[in-house]
Amino acid sequence: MNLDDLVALAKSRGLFWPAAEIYGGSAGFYDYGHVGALLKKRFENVWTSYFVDQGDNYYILDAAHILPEKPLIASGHAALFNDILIQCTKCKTYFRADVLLSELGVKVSEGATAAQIDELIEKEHVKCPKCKGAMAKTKPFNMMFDVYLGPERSEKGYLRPETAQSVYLNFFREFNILRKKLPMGLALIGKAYRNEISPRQGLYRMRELTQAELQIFFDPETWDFDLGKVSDRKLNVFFYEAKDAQRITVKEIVERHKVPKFYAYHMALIDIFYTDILKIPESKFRFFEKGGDSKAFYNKLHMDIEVDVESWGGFKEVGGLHYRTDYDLKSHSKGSNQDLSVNMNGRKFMPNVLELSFGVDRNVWMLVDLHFEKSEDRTVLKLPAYLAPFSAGVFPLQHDENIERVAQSIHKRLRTEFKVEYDDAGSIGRRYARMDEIGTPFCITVDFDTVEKSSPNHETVTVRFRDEKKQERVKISDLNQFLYGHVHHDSSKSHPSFM
RNA sequence: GCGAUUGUAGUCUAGCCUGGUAGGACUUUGGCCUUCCAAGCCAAAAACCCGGGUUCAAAUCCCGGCGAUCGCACCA
Repeated sequence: MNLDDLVALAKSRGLFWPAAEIYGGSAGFYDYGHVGALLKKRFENVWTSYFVDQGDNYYILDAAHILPEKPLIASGHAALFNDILIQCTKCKTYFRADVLLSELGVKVSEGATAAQIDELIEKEHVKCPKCKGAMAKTKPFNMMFDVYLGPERSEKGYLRPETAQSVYLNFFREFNILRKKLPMGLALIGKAYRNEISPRQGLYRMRELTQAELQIFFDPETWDFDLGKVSDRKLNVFFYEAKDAQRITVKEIVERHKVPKFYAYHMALIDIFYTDILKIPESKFRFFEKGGDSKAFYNKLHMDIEVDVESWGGFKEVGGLHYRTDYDLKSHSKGSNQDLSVNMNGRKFMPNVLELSFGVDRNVWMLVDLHFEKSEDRTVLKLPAYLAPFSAGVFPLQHDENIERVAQSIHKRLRTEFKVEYDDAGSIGRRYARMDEIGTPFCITVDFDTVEKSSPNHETVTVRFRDEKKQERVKISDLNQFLYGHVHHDSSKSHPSFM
């Protein structure tokens, strides 16, 4: 689906639009409407039931959005989210000072301060590479939003730049509460904040975003996997330094590319989530390995999860699988002076972390883009039933006292268990079309047969299927069961641990 | 943040160059009709991103801001 169509659909059908829109909006901030909020919630629920609920010793946490300065100094964010920028006085272009210097062959030490860099700029007579103009003094730019706490606003804090840190900070207490078992999975769905220089492409690059992340803490010496049923599953992987993506089995990823089994297993796990549960076509899903400068320094192995999204112009990152080793717990041990290592199996060691990270907003956008189908006569959002914002529409076929009364009572009964919408405005076709556009999988219509005692179809309704437009007659008393059967999502059916 | 393009009812858009009553389509609302897929008829509601300037007069021209798209830069 193209960008303009997606933006128009999102605005007109209640999905999402710029925050503070009536004041002209603010770049990088979006609000979800009543349909979008439901879709987002559905994604989060399906994600949780698959990645968290199917794991042994895996749980969800929730945590503060504002963190004091110290943990973010320890994690490296205060220094490393901090670019030293330099601006040309003439053409006003910004450059990263360290990059500019190293391109000129000038060595810059890792933790160089702004003052040291200013000195180097002056010493080397650095001019703007674009217009040869003079360079201004450097200034630090930090991606994190700082906040000041207390009545004097004297204590510095930050809005968390990623949810991962919230989990690492709670590792030790949870490890003890959960009776010291590894692996232990701690997941968190929540907001993260980054002062992006240039927010772009709708929900792709935002200044306030929702992440769904699972941090798995494990013993690197004992965490092993029998690849079992996923061993022969083929995945699309674009390896670092490869020329193109290839289709390769999980077994081959382990054997030929020296990827640890636990990592390859989780690649398969994620692949199943996207292809089997979110119903993303195989050809539009791949892993993209990061290496060299594009890989975060703390990651031993880093693959982006990418989906081919037309409105974003190709394959784009919607998540990542990161082997972060013991970097995070080590950093917080040092920063907090608390030993976060564990003592198990007669060994004392720092647990390692495998992080499964997903951008919720990006995934919501991606789902709309990929499941949208526009043909000459209609527009349909072909979301799987368990992801659809509304599960059913309930309509009286026509304005008729008896029909409307029955339809209303059906709606009233279903809404305690399902998200259903009552609609009696306009022709029946128009109401079906409205439901198609927001992906509602079923439309329940009360007609004259329903209320006609002499009809063989008395006390039945028609249920229309969104994709095929076919209809079935269902007894009113069977509706709850019918809907439950179609709309309820059982993630164990897809999960490799049940194969 | 830089550059180019750009901003008109809920949505898509005409009008802007060449200043003078803001037009259409879809949607929405009410009514008529209609026994299942955006039908038809009647009626209604609804807009020039914000601020300033030029002018007798600004949606239109100029300046600033904000937002968006694309490119560059950025994205530990």
